[in-house]
Amino acid sequence: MTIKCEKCPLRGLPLFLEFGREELDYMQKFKTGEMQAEPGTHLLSQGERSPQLFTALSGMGLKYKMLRNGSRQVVGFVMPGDFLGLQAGVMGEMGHSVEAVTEMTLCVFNRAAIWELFSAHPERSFAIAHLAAVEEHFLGDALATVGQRPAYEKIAWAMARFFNRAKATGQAVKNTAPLPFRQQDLADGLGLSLVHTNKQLAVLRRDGVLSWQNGTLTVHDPKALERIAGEESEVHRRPLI
Amino acid sequence: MTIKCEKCPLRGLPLFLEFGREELDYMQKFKTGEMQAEPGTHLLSQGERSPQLFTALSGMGLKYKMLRNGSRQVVGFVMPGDFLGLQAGVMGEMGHSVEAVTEMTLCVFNRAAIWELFSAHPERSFAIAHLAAVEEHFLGDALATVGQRPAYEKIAWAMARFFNRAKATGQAVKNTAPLPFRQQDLADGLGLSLVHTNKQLAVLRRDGVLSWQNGTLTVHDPKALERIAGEESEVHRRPLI
DNA sequence: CGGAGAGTTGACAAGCGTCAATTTGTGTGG
DNA sequence: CCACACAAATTGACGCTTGTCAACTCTCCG
Repeated sequence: MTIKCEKCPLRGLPLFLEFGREELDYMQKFKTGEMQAEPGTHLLSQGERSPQLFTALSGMGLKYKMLRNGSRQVVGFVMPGDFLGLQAGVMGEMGHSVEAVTEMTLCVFNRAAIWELFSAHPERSFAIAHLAAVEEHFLGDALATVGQRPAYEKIAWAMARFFNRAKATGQAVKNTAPLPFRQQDLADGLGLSLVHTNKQLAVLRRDGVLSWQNGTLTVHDPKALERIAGEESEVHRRPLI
Repeated sequence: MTIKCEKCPLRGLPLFLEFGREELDYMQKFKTGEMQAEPGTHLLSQGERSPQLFTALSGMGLKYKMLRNGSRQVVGFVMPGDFLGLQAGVMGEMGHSVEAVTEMTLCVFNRAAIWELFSAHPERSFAIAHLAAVEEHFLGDALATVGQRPAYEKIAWAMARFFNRAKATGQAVKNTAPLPFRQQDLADGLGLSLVHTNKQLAVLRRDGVLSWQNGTLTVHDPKALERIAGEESEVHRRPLI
């Protein structure tokens, strides 16, 4: 029961760049299937060559690196529309692992086909480069936040990102959005300890900015959040693979 | 007096992937000129659309982002062979600035030509995606280092990177390599204060691991450096644009 | 000779990490 | 239905890594 790309629920969202009819047909061929992943499923593994690439259709996940000393750096939070496995696709080896946090639905592509895509469809290969650039842009922002800002602002930044992205993918309801991660995941993404993350979240709650309970983020004061986060609410449009 | 790509001094280095005759001819067309930049020259600016893309041929530079609070995050150290402006080329806007630190020689490409490159030469467009993935990989490592490791190891990590890259580009002489940056630049790249960076450098010196004076890095104990940095000395091969 | 930039060092403060105990929620088995 | 185990969130106490402030040195350059 795989969804046809034509009926892809993501395609119409303003977050994503347009998709021509011809490209649509091509992507349909490129797609080899669909996959359902349970929470905790390892989709891609750091240091390994994966035969499969994915696009997240629904659900959320985590990208992370394990360090020699046992600590973990979360390098990204997977949300619908994200393309997974680019590094394996072009470099042959993933720099990080990807794991499902909720149940996920994924488009599956064949790694071998990516080369064919480059030779056959320049517009699509440009889209892949575009996505890589978007990722580089994000990681630069993340590095700047982790490297230069205090914990209170780091958390606000991450929350603003979550909320804006959720709005862009239609997951937000009024001022709330699903956020199924653990505080530990956020802490590992921001270079903070779990305890300190928890305490700063409490401050944001006390300040009436936001609350995050039972997997749901609620933004009580969007203006304040934007100001603390230093983050514009506009999300850059990106291609969908 | 622009150098012909055929005689590019970088092309033969083992760091870079092979370059076919046909590709060589194509790149020669793609290249619109050469540029000499003095120390301090701004090559690309955060938030701006640049009409030109570069490949660094010689010299070194800095990639950085400025934050609202006035602090600066260095997101990369430019060394020979690096391709600059990918974000402007495919996203239309740079996420960071690039500035020359020493005198630099750069290959200059036309931004408009990049689209033509994608349609005309799949192998080269794949190389661009490859470079983007290499950059993503690096930023992931940097984020993990900045987020999870103590200052002593951060500095060792950065120094190991510098030294390995210098060896790969033939800039290293025995156990020394040119390193023309300021301590402030390193500090801004690792999320540390200048003072603390200086003190930890002194510890590395006292421990007999390395010294860094007058723009020259000397590695006295490569084994120890590799162990502290947690960094393999092998550098991934990459395309040259 | 004076000033600016870079590096160095010490004293002190603070943001954040670690340890530990408690609470809450959820699922499992008796 | 309760007892129990387990994961996650929460809170307080304490300490250490790191930041800030400040003074001094050295070099380069006008």
